[in-house]
Amino acid sequence: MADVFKALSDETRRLILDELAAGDGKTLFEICSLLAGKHGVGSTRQAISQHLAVLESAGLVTTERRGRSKFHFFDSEPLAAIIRRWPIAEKGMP
Amino acid sequence: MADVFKALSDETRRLILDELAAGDGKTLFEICSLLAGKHGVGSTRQAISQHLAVLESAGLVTTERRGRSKFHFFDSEPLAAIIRRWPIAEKGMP
DNA sequence: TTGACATGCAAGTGACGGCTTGCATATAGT
DNA sequence: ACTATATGCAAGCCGTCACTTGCATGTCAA
Repeated sequence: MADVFKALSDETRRLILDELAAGDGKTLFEICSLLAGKHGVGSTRQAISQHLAVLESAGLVTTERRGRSKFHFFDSEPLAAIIRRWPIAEKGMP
Repeated sequence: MADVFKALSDETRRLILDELAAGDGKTLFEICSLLAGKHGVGSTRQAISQHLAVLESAGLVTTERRGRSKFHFFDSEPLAAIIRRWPIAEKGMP
């Protein structure tokens, strides 16, 4: 569980999760392009690769190799574990 | 939103949240005792105080002064913001 | 007021994290 | 085989973070 929060404590990694949640099966280069274009992230490809590795070892991202490409998928199960640990108070609706 | 994950990326702070979620309105010394007793946390009082400050500035903990004591309360709203950002997949039940 | 209790502030240290740089590996196409 | 494509590995730099130490502030009771 520690890995999940460590992974999510970085803004770039949260943006990556946003992109994967908006449409799975993206490759490393696609993510680099999306981050640079839509969010102005200027990191290099290696930096993004390391971010993806962190997300994967936290269980937030699963991967699948096809040929020379590696596709990344968002997995929400670790987030479900969070809301299982601490109760979420109901929003009062008057 | 960044502050929330930064705050939760530390194990001691997560344990503090556990204690507050299990029963609100605890004081600094109470939390120190609980962490030392139940979880074997050997940090000093000042360390715990700094942790509480981080949790408070992240919105996960609210405080209320009464006399010379300061009581801490768990607030789950930032966690609700997390599950609003990323969709949680339904558990498959065949 | 004096003393004991509960918390706050600030500087210094050691370690971890994110980023870059450079090279290496593997696959697809011609 | 050769080249371009797509990713992987490793070392190094620099900033941030958690923790400690020491002193200061504020509050209640006698």
